[in-house]
Amino acid sequence: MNKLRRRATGRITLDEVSAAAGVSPITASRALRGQRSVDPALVERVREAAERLGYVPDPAARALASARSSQVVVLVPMLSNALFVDLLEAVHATLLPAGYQTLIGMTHYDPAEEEQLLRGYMAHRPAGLLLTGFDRTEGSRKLIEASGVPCVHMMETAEAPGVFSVGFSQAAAGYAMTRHLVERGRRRVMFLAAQLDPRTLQRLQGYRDALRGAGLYDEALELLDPRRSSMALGAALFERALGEHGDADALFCCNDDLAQGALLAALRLGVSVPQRVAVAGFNDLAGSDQMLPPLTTVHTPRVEIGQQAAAMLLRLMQGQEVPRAAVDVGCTLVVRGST
Amino acid sequence: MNKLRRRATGRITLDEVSAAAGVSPITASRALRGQRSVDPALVERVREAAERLGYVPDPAARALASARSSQVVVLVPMLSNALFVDLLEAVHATLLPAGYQTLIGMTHYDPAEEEQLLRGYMAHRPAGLLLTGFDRTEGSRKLIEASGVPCVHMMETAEAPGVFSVGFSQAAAGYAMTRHLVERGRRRVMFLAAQLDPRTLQRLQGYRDALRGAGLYDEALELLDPRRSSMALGAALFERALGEHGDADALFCCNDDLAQGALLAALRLGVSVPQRVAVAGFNDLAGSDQMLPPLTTVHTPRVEIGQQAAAMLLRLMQGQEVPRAAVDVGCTLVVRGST
DNA sequence: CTGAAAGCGCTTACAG
DNA sequence: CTGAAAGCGCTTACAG
Repeated sequence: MNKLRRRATGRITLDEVSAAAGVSPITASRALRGQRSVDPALVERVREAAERLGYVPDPAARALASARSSQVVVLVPMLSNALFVDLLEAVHATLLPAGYQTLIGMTHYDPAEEEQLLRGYMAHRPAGLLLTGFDRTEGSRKLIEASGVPCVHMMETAEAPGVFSVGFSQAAAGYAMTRHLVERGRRRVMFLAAQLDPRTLQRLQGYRDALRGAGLYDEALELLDPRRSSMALGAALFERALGEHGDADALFCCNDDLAQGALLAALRLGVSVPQRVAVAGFNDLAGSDQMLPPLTTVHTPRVEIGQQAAAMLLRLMQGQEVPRAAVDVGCTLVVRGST
Repeated sequence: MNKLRRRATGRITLDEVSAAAGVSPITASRALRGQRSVDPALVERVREAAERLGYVPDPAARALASARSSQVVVLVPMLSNALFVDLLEAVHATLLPAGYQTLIGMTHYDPAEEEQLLRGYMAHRPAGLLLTGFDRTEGSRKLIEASGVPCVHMMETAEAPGVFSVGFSQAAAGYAMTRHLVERGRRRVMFLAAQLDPRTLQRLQGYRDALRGAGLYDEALELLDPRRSSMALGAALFERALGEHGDADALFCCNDDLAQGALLAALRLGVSVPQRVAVAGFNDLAGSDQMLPPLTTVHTPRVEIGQQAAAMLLRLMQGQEVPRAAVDVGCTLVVRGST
């Protein structure tokens, strides 16, 4: 009477649920996914049976049959920059309740490494892609396009057909901070940067535009160091900046950890901030409000970016329309005591 | 002549590889996995064919057929504590080259939340589990045991049959730091703690043992705050500590972010460290060496823990023996200027 | 050392 | 709105 073989694995299957509900497996499958038009009464019966039996769908079987998994690949440069930790947490918190898992990868700011990660992860038939910025190889671009997997870019925005993004203008933010310093009467504003990734260079562009507009630009005031950003490097750059440019009256650091290191170096060397020199940061990371003096910085809305990018991807993965393909969430100048 | 149907998906399959190599799919499968005894000449032929065709195994099909995926579930309390970021990066870097992906989850220090995550992730048939500490629900324990999935615990160690762990003694570390303070002549040593998770409480135990041993223990000197650890909280606890205990001459903070906040508060309030009061931290996080004065702390080897735990899990997943089930990697007292 | 058969648990068209 | 059939791409015993 019962055509159900007990599976060797002991796992409760869709077959058992559908039998318990007195429908076919296909109907049970559709009912459980809330998909297509299924008689509401049957949906209820199937739901009840699944609940009662403790049925949990098998992601592997689902992925194999549908050629799409429930996993979203999220690629960020690195986790040692707290910015990306916040971004990742927000993405994760948005995706998990919707039934998607997060497969994270770290590119170390290297497009070739990103392509390699992408190539490996694509075999998993991800349901979606969340990438940082737009700096990637031609190979990555083709891989993504050929796969047809929905993709949303984070941190920067771009207006282009078929390109989805959530971020803000790094250049505008760099411009705004520089203007703030100029408006406070600073005339020799230095730019201290590390890593020199694309977004840092965009901020630099904003800095240049602002200083040029004010007739204060001087290439010598740019201190660009390709090494990884850290408080220790910030301290070193601070010393070098004041050593090489005794007349510098403001230091715009491309990331808060550099700025925090600079502030501590100032304390150590007895250089008064902001009297002798103003110090500004970027991102508003943990601890910046605790510094002495508290750090003026740009608060970047990474939590909102993570949430909105994930929400946008969710819509794309479900085949829904997205109201705006490029969402600029803006950012905020936070003026504290250091400028 | 060619019995190969072209798959609708266009994906290169094992069937095509085996046909190209002139062997059966099973042999091709075994050859590619480097498993069982297969004629070396055949292995070579299969490898070559796979390479030439650009074959990439399908993880979903593999998981479905073998009832085990190539994913490792890693559960940590939260990423806003930089400690766990380092741990996670090390785990990830060890697992990825070995062909395993990382599925991360954040428990927020809540065993019930951990159980829920575990329940959800178990449906993915993970190949292995990497968990933080030993504080979990009975339900989680049963779930893990019933699944038969290899599991390694990180951060703490425990000697028990069938239990695998890589970590260090939090109590011993707490004891060592407290002894250091006592040996420097401190008599009123306070313990400032946040979060109050199990490992923090173990450090507290070490602190108590050391002070009791020296005849200096006073319950009133423990400032325990269940809120999340942060620099801002450290600053607040610093003020409260000195306000309530004017005679305190040392503050042992359970995490570096608290200690960094305390150090900055001291600067702000004009309290000289270490003359008036010594300040010690725990974990040796980024920036602690940049503080003013540089922070004395315990360097916890989270990178080694992540690497070794992942390496141990790799052995377990491959059915190999593990030399030692409980590995204590120790930790190091780092004496800087603050004590 | 190698292979034919069966199965893992689900979903996709295709019918009705 | 519902279902029978076929298939997704691999691996597990079981033989030989």
